[in-house]
Amino acid sequence: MTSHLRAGPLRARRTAGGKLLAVLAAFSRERPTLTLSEIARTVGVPLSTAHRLVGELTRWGALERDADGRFRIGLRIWELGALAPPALGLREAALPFMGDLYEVTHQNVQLAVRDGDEVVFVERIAGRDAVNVLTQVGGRFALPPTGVGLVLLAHAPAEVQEHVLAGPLTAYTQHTITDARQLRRVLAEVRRSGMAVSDRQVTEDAVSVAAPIEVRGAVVAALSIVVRGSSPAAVRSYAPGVRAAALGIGRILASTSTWS
Amino acid sequence: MTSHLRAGPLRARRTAGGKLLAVLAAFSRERPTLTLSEIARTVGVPLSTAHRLVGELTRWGALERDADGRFRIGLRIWELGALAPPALGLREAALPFMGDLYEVTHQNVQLAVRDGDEVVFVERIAGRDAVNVLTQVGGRFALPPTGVGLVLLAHAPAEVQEHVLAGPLTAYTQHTITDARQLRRVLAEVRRSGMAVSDRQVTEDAVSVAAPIEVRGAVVAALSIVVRGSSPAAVRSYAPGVRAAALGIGRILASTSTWS
DNA sequence: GATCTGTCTTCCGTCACGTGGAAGCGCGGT
DNA sequence: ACCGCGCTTCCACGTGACGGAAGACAGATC
Repeated sequence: MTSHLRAGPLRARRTAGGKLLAVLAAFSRERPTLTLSEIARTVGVPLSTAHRLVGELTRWGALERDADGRFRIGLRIWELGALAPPALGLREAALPFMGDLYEVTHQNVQLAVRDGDEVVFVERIAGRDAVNVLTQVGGRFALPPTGVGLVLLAHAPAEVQEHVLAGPLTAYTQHTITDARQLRRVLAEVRRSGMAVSDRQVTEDAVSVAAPIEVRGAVVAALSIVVRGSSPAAVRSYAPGVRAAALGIGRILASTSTWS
Repeated sequence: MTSHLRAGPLRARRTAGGKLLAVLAAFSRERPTLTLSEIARTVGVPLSTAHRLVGELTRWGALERDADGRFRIGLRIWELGALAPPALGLREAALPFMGDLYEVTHQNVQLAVRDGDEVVFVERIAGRDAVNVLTQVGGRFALPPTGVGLVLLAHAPAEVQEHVLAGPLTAYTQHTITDARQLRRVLAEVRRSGMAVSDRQVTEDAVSVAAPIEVRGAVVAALSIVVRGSSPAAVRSYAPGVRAAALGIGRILASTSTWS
């Protein structure tokens, strides 16, 4: 096979050709709606060009225009997204288990996959009140400090692990592990025990337990429970539940459709 | 404003320009993964062209290539989709309420929006067992026979209603309403009562109650409970719960971010 | 009312860049 | 050895994307 088309584990590349894609890339979690001028400025093309590009995308359904004349990502893209690996199978398989976990614990339940050297949050169940701005569905975060990230990193290809361990490890709190040597030990422990605990590494008041979701030996995602303002010991008691759910999800995935 | 760029209520159009988009359009719920040749055939371009297009999309993250060499929609598209109206706000606001509804009823709970003359299912909560193939997240269906569709159609712009009423009304079961005059009466009743009941109109064993989700007077989505193999009367008892949840969701939407 | 500043829209001549034919590679079947 | 199939790379050609320019429109400021 040995293809140039493989999306390498280490993301990002030159903008290449299609300006259509550049227009789509202008939208982000921070700026989910844009005006035509904003798009033109962000992409770096003249207004007339942006106008044509946006027109094409809008006709196709990739973008929508709301009443104020602002553009946003359209339904068509959302529908396509429903065909991507996170949504197709993984989400469907995981939701019931996540629901059960939530019913029992009434804590945040998270489902995430790895993309390059980042976690991407695929699903989250939380109470009506628990407004957790840090992790949003579709959001990204660095791998090392999060519970799911530790699990995903521990089972990532060696080349990814080395890249993360080599790069600077950002400290989000006092407790964030920033020493590569120590992180390496933690990852080994995660592999050994089959679970990870992130103790206030992301924010001062959040502790999480995470377990890998495996299908035929390969870790494809991670599941976690996040508790705010609790002791690591108490949180650790959730571990068996999380692991059981992760196991169940893996079993469903393996039995259903194709999962690389 | 009066723009050509407005995505009209009545979907579909000429394929226009960008072949990149045509490649993305080749993926569907029925065929979520494709080989390069399949893409070339579907789009109707020579293999070399498809190769370049797919390469561009893959580099960007819009497509991914799995171990077998087959292509699928990539994480990047899924992330963008998380910025679309269904996911951004609506989903977040609705999930807790849907979870509550499910906890109480243990029946299928559905969230849907309208796109042109079709329903698009945005979210669904179902038990681990209830495998309902007919409605999948990201899936589409005709408006008239479904509960959510009746609600959305009843509150759609007159031009959409006329278009649907004029077009042929497909009969999915013996009970599907296919008479325009009768459908018109039902829609009026839906508007009056603030809820819709679809009695075995989609399949012989499914009945659903649906309620509109309104924000500042505009119906932006619909919520429903679907019950299999039950009498309409029994199902109707769920109506207050559904309506209360829909009301709650609308309130959240109105209070939070911008909702056209 | 005049002017300015910002937004969006349309038009059209030029030339980069996407296009697709052709050739080559690797594999599995006969 | 031969063929068929799917994939990859290369490159000369000609089309369709690009963006400058001009103008419509709305809101603010004087």
